[in-house]
Amino acid sequence: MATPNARLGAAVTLRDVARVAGVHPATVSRALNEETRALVNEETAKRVVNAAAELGYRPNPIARGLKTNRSYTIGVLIPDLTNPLFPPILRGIEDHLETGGYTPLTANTDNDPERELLDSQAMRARQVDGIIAATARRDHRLHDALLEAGIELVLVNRRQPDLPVSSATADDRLGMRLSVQHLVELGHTRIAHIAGPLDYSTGLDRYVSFHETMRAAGLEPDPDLVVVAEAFTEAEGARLCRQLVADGPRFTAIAAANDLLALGCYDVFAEGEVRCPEEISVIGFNDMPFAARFQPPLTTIHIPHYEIGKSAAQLMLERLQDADSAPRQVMLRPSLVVRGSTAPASPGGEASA
Amino acid sequence: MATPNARLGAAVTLRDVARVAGVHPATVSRALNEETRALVNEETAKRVVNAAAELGYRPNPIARGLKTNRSYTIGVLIPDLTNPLFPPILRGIEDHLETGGYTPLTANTDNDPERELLDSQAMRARQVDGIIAATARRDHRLHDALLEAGIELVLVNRRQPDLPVSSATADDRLGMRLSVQHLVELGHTRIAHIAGPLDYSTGLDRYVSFHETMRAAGLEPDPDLVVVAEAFTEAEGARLCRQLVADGPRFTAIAAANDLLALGCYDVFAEGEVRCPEEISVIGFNDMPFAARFQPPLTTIHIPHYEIGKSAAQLMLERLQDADSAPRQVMLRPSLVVRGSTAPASPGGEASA
DNA sequence: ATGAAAGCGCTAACAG
DNA sequence: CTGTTAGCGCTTTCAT
Repeated sequence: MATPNARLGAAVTLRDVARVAGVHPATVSRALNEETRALVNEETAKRVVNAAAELGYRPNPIARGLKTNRSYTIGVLIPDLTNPLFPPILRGIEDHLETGGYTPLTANTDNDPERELLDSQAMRARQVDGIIAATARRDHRLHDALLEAGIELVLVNRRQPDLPVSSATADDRLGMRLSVQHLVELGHTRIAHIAGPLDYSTGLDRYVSFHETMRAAGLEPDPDLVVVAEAFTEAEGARLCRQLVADGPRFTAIAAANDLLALGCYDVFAEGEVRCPEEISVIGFNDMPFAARFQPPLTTIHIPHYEIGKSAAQLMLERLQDADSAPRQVMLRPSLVVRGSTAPASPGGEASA
Repeated sequence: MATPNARLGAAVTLRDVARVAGVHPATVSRALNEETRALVNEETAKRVVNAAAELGYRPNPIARGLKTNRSYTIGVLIPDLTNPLFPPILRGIEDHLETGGYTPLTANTDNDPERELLDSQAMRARQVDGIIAATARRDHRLHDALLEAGIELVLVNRRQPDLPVSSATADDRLGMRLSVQHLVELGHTRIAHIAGPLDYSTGLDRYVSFHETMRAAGLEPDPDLVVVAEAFTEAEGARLCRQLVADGPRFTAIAAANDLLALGCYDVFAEGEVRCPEEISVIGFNDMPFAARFQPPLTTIHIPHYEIGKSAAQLMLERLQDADSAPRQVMLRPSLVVRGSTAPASPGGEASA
């Protein structure tokens, strides 16, 4: 009854600690805060720390945030958690953010730019100190809005070379180079490309690199063999592969801009009784979980997603510590993983109309 | 310069809206808040709403939380985002929480009880109104700690029948019944079970149901054919399957407690050149993404994970609206999905030592 | 080195 | 129905 603070329910506040330590609340604040500890007598500080420990005081970040406009929270905008691409990125972000005392606050935008803006505003209202976005199309609205609000932005898995913003991605051009070179080494010359949406840096970079690499190998890309998906989905992969097989000229291999697109091809092969890789080779991109379990096991480009997430968090931490630091664009190395969906080109085994 | 509110940087506050609408801030608060809207003149309310829209006002949940002691944030504790089980659950939680104006704050615990407690404390410091946990082993510590702090707890994908706590799970017993019955209908009589860890309700319920269903079918489970995994992983599945194949008596089918365990079996079959499903049938549990793409396509029990997440969020919302509401244990219906990893028992095709 | 006072943006009595 | 006042828990001038 006389105890200064009931242990049940009501949280211990700064004032409770002050009362017990016999000092003013402001002093407690100073004593408990790393950066202001120096301002207070060592003796007093010790007394305060003890009192705090004794009472089990936990600072209320909400109240602190209201005052300081910092929340030690980083918003993370991703299109869809359910896309196997993102969980490892997210874990990389979370694990590394933690080392800096930050907590991620995640939202799924389903790639809807409106929702992206809305979510970023909600995050802004929650006083996030920065936003890591995996969603940015080549669209500057988010960047502009955040810049205006003074919120740090780091891109993950997307680049925006025309903007002064940090990003952590794979080296997508190198990745597609690896992909095409693998096919070329297998003897393929008529190679199709199912590109991702070109308003994503991933889609565009891989598309550009496909063309560059083909030409470098002395192979002129056939425009009829290059099709562009509207989304990185199995359905789009199937739609475009069907089109390729139906009305396209002959080809013996497909370089898909990601694994889901490649999986869509599998469906079309099953329908048309095309044997993969005997008749048509397919290579994906990303090395999604369980890609080795597919039928056939998917040859693809491995991307270090966890490390990409980690790098993004690191870039964010850098910016937060020094807002004047120049934005950096980190690119991680992809690698080729050969499995069962690619094979040497067999002269006879081509798909036709 | 003379504009009431600079468009740059500084967020729009209640006061700004009040100024534009020509009313008192408190009136704005009332007009904008669902529950108090009735207290204000319809005309005025409309004016306020317009002003708010015009200025792009977004309430600051931090400030509100400080006043109301509610953060409109729900902590979500999961073992590992990277396990394909959890993303759909999380999306279900997030999507439904949103309808109530709540935001999830997620942390991965890697199934470490220490970390689970730590994370829950950090969440408590952030004033979460409740915690949805997918991690609870049959361990009461988390529950007790939260109870003491007055934080609501809802379990997802785990039950704790001995505790008065709400939970959203699949009906695991029914699921395993479906699994075993499928095998029995296919003519299998020597059926092995790779159980999950028995200190998880999912592991235990499926284990119990395996035995019940076998007996109900007039088949006495052979103890040598029932093995218990230490984790729901491919590696454990492989380890136990190897053991089963090596030293066990003959059997023609395996009911695995989840898909990852079943996938581990695939590896052993590949090593030993056992044909699946011709020689041994395998059935999984969960219907993880892309299960249909595996080689062979995995017969399994479909679990509505998204809906489970949604239900968990709903239960949380219920508790938050009425703390006296009795805890409920929601169970969602699983269903059998027959694909290519199960086939009729062929008398000759048994595995042996 | 510490106390006093103000205020972050919002909501909840209490008046009127 | 609406304005006034106070205060959530904390940090941060400004005095002393």
